[in-house]
Amino acid sequence: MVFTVEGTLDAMRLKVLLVERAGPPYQGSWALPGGFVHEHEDLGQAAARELHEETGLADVYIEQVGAIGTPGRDPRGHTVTVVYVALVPADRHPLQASGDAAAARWFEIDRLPPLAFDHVRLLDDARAHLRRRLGETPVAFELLPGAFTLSELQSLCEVILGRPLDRRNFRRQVQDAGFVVPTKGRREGRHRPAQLFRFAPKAFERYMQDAGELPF
Amino acid sequence: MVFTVEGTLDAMRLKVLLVERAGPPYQGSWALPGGFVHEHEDLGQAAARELHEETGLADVYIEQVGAIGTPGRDPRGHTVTVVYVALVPADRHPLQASGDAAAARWFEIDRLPPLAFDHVRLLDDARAHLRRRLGETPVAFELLPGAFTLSELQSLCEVILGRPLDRRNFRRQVQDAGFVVPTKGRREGRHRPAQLFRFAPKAFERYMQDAGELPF
DNA sequence: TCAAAAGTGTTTAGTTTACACCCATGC
DNA sequence: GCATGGGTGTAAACTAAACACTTTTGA
Repeated sequence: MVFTVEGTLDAMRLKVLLVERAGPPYQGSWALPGGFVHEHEDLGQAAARELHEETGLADVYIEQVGAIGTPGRDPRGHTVTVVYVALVPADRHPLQASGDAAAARWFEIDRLPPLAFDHVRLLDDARAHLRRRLGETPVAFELLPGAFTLSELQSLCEVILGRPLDRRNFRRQVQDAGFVVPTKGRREGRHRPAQLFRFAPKAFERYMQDAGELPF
Repeated sequence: MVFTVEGTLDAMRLKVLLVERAGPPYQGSWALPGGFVHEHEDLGQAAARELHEETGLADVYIEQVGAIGTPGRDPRGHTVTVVYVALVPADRHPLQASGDAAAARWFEIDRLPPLAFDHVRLLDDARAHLRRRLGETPVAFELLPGAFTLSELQSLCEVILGRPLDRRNFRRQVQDAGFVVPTKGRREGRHRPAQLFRFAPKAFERYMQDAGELPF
């Protein structure tokens, strides 16, 4: 299951990638991309491969959510699904449907078509996972482009957490934490330009060592 | 993978259940109990069934940790393992080896024999999972008997977290939280008797609603 | 000059931490 | 009466929350 974000600031929306199923079951329905693990293939590799085959996306961050094997969830027989989330940066998500997929499209997470199988449930699980992980791992920076403004980071956190954050407190905490560093660039728009930052993974490790959790 | 605790107070130790493998591969080695999912069986049910078959334990709390499918981890071929942890209360853990297991025994988590397959790694993952979950779900109360003293609860938390907690702060926080309620009983020993408490699941739900996480 | 977002500190309330002594029981 | 763990409160440090105005740019 692939997430990305789009839009800037208060208009930022979390999006999920769906594919239109080319064959039965649920032919023509929208579904989460996925497929079967090959012999002698690691689970994470399989997730990445299926994603690439169905959508053209490569080289993305993936993380396991969990496994589900409730009988009856797939009309083809008893299957076990291992759910992964992949996060792709806001600035590049070219899509190219192929393989089992007739089409691939980003959907806003709050405006979804009916989904095949039990994919609504998987999606709910994944969102909850993402919300928990936001404070424990640098997932936010996997969704942002390499350079981002603090407003963008904040807006992203708000979308994932589903609640507003105080701007001044957020900026202070994030900057004090030291794992975002200012770059030379600025984001221009039809308003005052904003300082661009990048994520510093090494400083992040150090911070997590003794802080334990992220400030948001 | 089944955990329990044994001993009281500062002597409290976390224990894990291992089975001695009755057949190849790794015949005679100690391993985590487990087996294969049956057709039309839910993953959680399968974990509970295997546990019951191999050790006689029934009706325990289980929770999924995750799935692992690295090629080469099982000499019999490419398998995917879905790891579950089960927690059994300190006061009753009768064991009876059978099925694939020649013997079943509790081991202190810091004094383990060599393990079959990649089970050392699975165990590490499960401990980390437990540590994270301690603050999010009432796992602690699945490990304690129905009635417990605050010192026992504290000692358990310390074992899982791997660090000491301040007694007075711990007691205040837990009692203020309101999801442990005193019972009539007292735990007697060769010292001052301690008040027994029980866990109040309903109050726990209410507490989590607006607190978000446990005080420890 | 207006709209839109960027940027900036301080005060207050709440939470977390550190800490030491008396109590009840069994032996 | 002594050893063992049970039980209790307060002050200080820190962290989190609330809050409003000025700045810079493009249109």
